Amino acid sequence: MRISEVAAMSGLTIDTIRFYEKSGLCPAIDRDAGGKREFSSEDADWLCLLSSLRETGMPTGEMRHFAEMYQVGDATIPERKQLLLEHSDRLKDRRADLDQCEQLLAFKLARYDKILGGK
Amino acid sequence: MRISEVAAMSGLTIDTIRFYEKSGLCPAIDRDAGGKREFSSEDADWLCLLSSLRETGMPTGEMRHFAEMYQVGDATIPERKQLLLEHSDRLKDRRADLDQCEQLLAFKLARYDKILGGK
DNA sequence: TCTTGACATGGAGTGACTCCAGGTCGGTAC
DNA sequence: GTACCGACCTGGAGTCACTCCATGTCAAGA
Repeated sequence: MRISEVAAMSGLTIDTIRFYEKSGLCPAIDRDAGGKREFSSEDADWLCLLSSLRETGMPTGEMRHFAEMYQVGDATIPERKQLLLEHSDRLKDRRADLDQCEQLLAFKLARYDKILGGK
Repeated sequence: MRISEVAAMSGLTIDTIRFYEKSGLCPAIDRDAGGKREFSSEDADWLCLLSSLRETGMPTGEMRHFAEMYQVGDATIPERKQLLLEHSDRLKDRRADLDQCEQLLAFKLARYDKILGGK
């Protein structure tokens, strides 16, 4: 796969994908004879996962750590599992933030409607 | 209220509060005789709202716009309402991102458990 | 009076992109 | 065969939203 295809399916921009490779957040991507990146479907899956993780607030340091453990092999699975479980907790926190913001917005909007309705 | 109290109740850091004031994301804060910021409860509420909005992904440009409209007065309420409604949509998107990530994590974790259990 | 702690300022540094200038390569159009 | 095009490449500068730091002020307690 070409970089533009992976960008389309992962939701990352082409620049972000190159940035992720350069900073070791994903395994190095193979190149074709002309020097262009040639993504395996495994690479593409990896970038989709990264996209989802960053969208939900995982710092890049953690993503890099995850990529490094992946390179090492199955021996790191317990550690990788731990990292994903911790991210799971982060999702809970984010959900709570969303809930709180939603309440606040509902309150504000109700006040606005009251002011507007009273006109 | 002092800046440290507002930081504690809003969840923003002291630095972030100063940064928000400097960049016009909140109305200018009154100072006491010694030049220290003296926050009204209205200021504190405002910063709590900002904290919640930024936590859920509102860009600072939008927050600034919101603050400017607030300064103008009640005439801007329809526009402010619109802005909050748009942020509400953003919350929906974020929730969808969380759901998707949760599914992905569940899938990954199940695979890890399978590998670990099969040992 | 001396020290401590909370505050102030301006400016440099950081994380995570994002954009740009300038260059290569493979394919179609003339 | 060469002119052009679009998609790719690289290195490096720019941006956004903080975050940290050096330095300084000031009120209050020992």
